Amino acid sequence: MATNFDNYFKSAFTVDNVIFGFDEGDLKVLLIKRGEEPHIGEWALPGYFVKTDEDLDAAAKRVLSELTGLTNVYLEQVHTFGSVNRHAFGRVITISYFSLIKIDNYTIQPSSIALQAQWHTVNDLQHLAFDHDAILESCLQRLKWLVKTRPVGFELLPPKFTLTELQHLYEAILRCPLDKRNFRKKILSMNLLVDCDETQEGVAHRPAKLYKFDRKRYNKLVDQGFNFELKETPTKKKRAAELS
Amino acid sequence: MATNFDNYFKSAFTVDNVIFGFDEGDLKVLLIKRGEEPHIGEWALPGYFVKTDEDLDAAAKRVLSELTGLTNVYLEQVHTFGSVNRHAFGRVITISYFSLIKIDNYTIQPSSIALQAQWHTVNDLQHLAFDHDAILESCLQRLKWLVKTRPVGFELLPPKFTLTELQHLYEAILRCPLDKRNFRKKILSMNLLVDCDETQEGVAHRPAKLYKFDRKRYNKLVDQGFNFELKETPTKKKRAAELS
DNA sequence: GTTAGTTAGTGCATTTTTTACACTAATTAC
DNA sequence: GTAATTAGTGTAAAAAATGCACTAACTAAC
Repeated sequence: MATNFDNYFKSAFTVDNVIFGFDEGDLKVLLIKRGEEPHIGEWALPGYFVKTDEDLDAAAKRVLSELTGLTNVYLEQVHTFGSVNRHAFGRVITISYFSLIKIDNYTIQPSSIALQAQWHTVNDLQHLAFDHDAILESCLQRLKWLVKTRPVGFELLPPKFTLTELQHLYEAILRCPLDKRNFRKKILSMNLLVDCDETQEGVAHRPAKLYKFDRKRYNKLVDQGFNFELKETPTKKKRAAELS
Repeated sequence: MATNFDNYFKSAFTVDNVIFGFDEGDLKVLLIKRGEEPHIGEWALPGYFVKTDEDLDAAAKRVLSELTGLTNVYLEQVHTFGSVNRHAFGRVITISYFSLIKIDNYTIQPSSIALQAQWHTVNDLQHLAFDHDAILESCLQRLKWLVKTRPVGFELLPPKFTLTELQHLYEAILRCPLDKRNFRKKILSMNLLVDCDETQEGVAHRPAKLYKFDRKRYNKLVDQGFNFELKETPTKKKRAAELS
């Protein structure tokens, strides 16, 4: 084993952010068009080098902000990718972070090495730069798990939403149809939603009630041992759909 | 943003392995006594620098083998720790890996910078070198989750084991008592265990039946959509215990 | 203002799963 | 053979999950 440590201190690391949003029934991810080598001109996750005197979490926030203008976004580490040849400039491993945001609350402002920053529908993506396809995929898995075990779906919806919107969100992420009555029963029985006493406006059909997520109540329940849990329900319909 | 990339290529990364075992009813973790600065003489997770031309997973395996003599161990990445000042020699982030092994199957052979390599009871640990306390803790969380969602408990037991041993394993990891009858019913109903038609020997009481885990059957069931799932069952007894 | 179109919203019966709980069986040590 | 120790077992009650189809409220078009 080497005793000259200098040889080890020749690597770099980056952070890559996988920011999910939800719009028009589709799960979206925020991508930038790169204005710098390597992979110039390609679509990629918003990421960049971590400074040598900067914590990883802080770097993820800074980089996201510099490339897309997004600030005050909660980021969570997911996985580290470190294949030897994943970067053309040398040994660069990357730590991926992910987040869920309400698209409407933020204005995307590409800058720095980002020529553009845009929401892309996850189901309809081209190949991304570097190994970002794999990074995105691992974050999708994380999202799927998270949405079943924590009430994070609300992060992707406007503050006031209908139960149908919420159901569609879950269906988009879990990629399986859910039974309307059972979904509503389950969600409402958790007592995490507050009826806003308002209804949708401007729709050409019976307007739905609006609800909001009661975070205080959730925190209280968690303290009491409550565990948010939602199963994928592989209903008959689902199995039938899978066969076709 | 810097355009001179050289500044970024001055960091190093290490891997740290959290190897769990189970013995005499206790969850154990494999530690080394360090024979190199920094933190010379302290107990630490078996970890070392990743070579610049080496994949992370491969590095984890190599380092584990060099320090403890363990080979052929399945390792899984858990989390990356990267506080600016976590290492005295410069900017060093570390990627943690974890594994479950059957203690009896392996001989520990400390070498390289490891003065000693020993199993330590998790519940009874001193402070570890670097930020290894936090790394261990995050792996314990991972283990807790894994044990509930995958049949990995068997990795920690000898090939043939009794249901009581299995239950004690779960209780040690989940840190909660389980109901004997319900535990057995649940486990047996999954049809993942094969009765070996043998019983314990050398015990001063009614000998228990031995079972082994049927991995083929598990894989087959998974293909059919089976999902291993075991809940923490906060029984009355547990709540009572928590109050005291 | 009647009709067609669209989505919202609701209940119940059945099945499955979970829970709580206490005694008998088999063995060894003395 | 008696005491000590752990293995092993069943059931009833409660809770949760499942499958399923109609009515309600609103708009748009005529």
